[in-house]
Amino acid sequence: MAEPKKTRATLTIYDVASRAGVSIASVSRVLNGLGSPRAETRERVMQAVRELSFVPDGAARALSNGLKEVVGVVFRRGGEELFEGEDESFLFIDVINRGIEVGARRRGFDLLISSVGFNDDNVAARIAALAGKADGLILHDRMLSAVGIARLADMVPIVTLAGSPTPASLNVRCDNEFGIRALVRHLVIDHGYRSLGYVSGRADSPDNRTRSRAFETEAVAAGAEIETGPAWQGNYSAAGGASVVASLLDAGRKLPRAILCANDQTALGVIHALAQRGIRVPQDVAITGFDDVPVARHLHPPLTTIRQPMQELGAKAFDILYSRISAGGGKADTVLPVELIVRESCGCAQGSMQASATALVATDGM
Amino acid sequence: MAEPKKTRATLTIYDVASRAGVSIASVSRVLNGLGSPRAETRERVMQAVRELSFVPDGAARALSNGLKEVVGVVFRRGGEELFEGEDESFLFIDVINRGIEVGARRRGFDLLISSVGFNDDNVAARIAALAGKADGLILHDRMLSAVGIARLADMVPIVTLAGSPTPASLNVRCDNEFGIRALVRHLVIDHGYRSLGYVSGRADSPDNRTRSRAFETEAVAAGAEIETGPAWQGNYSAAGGASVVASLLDAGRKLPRAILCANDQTALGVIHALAQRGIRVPQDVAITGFDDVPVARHLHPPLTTIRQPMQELGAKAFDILYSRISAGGGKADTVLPVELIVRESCGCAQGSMQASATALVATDGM
DNA sequence: CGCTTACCGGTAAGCGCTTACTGCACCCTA
DNA sequence: TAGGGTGCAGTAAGCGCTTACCGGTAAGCG
Repeated sequence: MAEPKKTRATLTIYDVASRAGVSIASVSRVLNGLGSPRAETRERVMQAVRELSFVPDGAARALSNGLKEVVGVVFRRGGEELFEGEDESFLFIDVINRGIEVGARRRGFDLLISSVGFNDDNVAARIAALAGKADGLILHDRMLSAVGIARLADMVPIVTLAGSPTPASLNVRCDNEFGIRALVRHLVIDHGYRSLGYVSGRADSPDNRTRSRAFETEAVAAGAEIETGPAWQGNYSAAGGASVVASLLDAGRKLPRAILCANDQTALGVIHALAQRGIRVPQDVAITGFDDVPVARHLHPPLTTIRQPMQELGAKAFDILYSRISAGGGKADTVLPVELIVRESCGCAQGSMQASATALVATDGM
Repeated sequence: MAEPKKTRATLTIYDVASRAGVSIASVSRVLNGLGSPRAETRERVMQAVRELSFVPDGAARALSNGLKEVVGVVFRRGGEELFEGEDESFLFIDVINRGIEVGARRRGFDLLISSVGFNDDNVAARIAALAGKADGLILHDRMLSAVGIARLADMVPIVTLAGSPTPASLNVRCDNEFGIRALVRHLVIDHGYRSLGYVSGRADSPDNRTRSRAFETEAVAAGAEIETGPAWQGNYSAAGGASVVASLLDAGRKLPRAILCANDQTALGVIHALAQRGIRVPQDVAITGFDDVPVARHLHPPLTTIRQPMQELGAKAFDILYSRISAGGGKADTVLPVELIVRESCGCAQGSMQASATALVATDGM
């Protein structure tokens, strides 16, 4: 049946049309399920498509109807050498991307990804090129300055993750305030700890700033004493967490009764450093994380942390972007609820306390 | 300077041209660095581009010069619940993709990714749609039947990973034979083990078939006795490895002195199952893996395995695809060298034996 | 000083597809 | 039987870009 004709010049709908004995318009209509072609016409077209194993060209399609059905996703890839367990941070991003993909697939979109190394140059140019190939962009944390975003947003809708909305771009993030509040309250009210510390993340991360601020506000509100200052500056990595503890201890400072960490990676490093000094968790110092990465439950002790709906975050980001692409609207700032996961590093006995709370979404409209 | 003109209708090179007072051809030439525009012309164009923050449309470009500068990548994503540590298999794929990206970036290509769940339907249609949006496709292991590949290859160049070349597609893989041979020789010759077993991977995986066959050949050649049969069928997962051991033991079979596993995941499950029965590794049974995933070195005992150059594999796959796209050539079957990583699960004492070998690439041309 | 040569820049023709518009049959109604 | 619908299919115009081709200007040469 199938011709042995090995087509090498690109196959177009003209080829399909002539083989089926119809016009290109009909081919297009059949392929897109538009209009109401006669059954026979439809059949002839499908037959020809099958015989030629024709696949319509995406670029031509995109050009013609102004929709590429592609979202660009930009994120950071580690490059430096990794602390043990650090690999997890990759996963983290991948889970979000997976969520984006899920959302995208529902609309027939695909993901055009581009990762950026910590010391890549001409990042803005790369992202711009990506923008040209996509209908919209989703930028992971700290990929582009506000100015850079503004410039690009003229051409393409942009959604940022865990950042903050700009006049030109939308943002999706998790409810950091609620997470920190839940953690602080659990430590202060449920456990009665009176002194708290917060090992922060990268100083330039919006997420970190929010968490840091929420920590101070909530701790004070709960009536606890807090330790702060540059000595508490981490960088989201396990190594960073470990070195904060090490330098604090080396400086002879007394640790607070409980330490909140900017993320689970940091907590991992903190617990490690503490163990090396013979300080017990949670008996001497209680520790909490943020993120609930997969290994969190396997640490010793299992880590009390905040679970963020990563995959949902990705999916939501796509949805927002999509609504911006198709309608032009889109909520400027979307906040997703997080959940307190109580394990043992806070001082709770195994399985004793099954606290679990969910934040209300601020305003979750269409 | 910048006009407050909030362009909403798509910006085109016509806009840039009129603002710069030149023709669209000049704009295009400047943007692509072709021809030899006068310095002044170039400057005016660049200025206009900057002021408008213009980004050329990828689809139009692609349509016009027949090159999208996009590679489609299709792979499997786990969906089932995971055994502890199983997450690693994600990483595995991501490392390869990362490699593809590195290669792609060198040529200004981006990655259009699409993951397929184990029970997604209309996979072929999805892949076809992807093909329409890309200049070529890279398919991870077992994504499409040979027929499906043949059909698509009519329209787009295809490179498969860890598969086997078909008349229509190219393939890139690691040197499984060498890896297995190195493992078998190390176990038989260096350690003197006389009986070997091989816990296989998914039956339909070309990689697995190759490894399995190599195992039998090499073991026999080395003069060892081998255990085979359906009882040794695993599926690349830790759970699969564990259940092979469990059923073997439950059936009262005596285990061989050394067991090779189809991959590290499997080895992880095997070691776990052995530990549960109180069988010591490597004193009672030596175990080896394949892949050298990051956790391999952290197992107890650290896993002797074969390291595959994952990232290179990805990069190579892209290069092959690229040469096919641009020139039409491309080596049908590319084999990358692997390396024996000796740790302790084979019976070597910590750091005692620093064996390390590298296979020669069969024929590594341009 | 006039003509050739070189060099830029502009005009216009597509790339493969979608879709508005138009044309043609055929069927229904009066 | 004639007029008006109705419904399908075809023609052609464009989507935003690249580039072959051509024309004009200025420099070089005899």
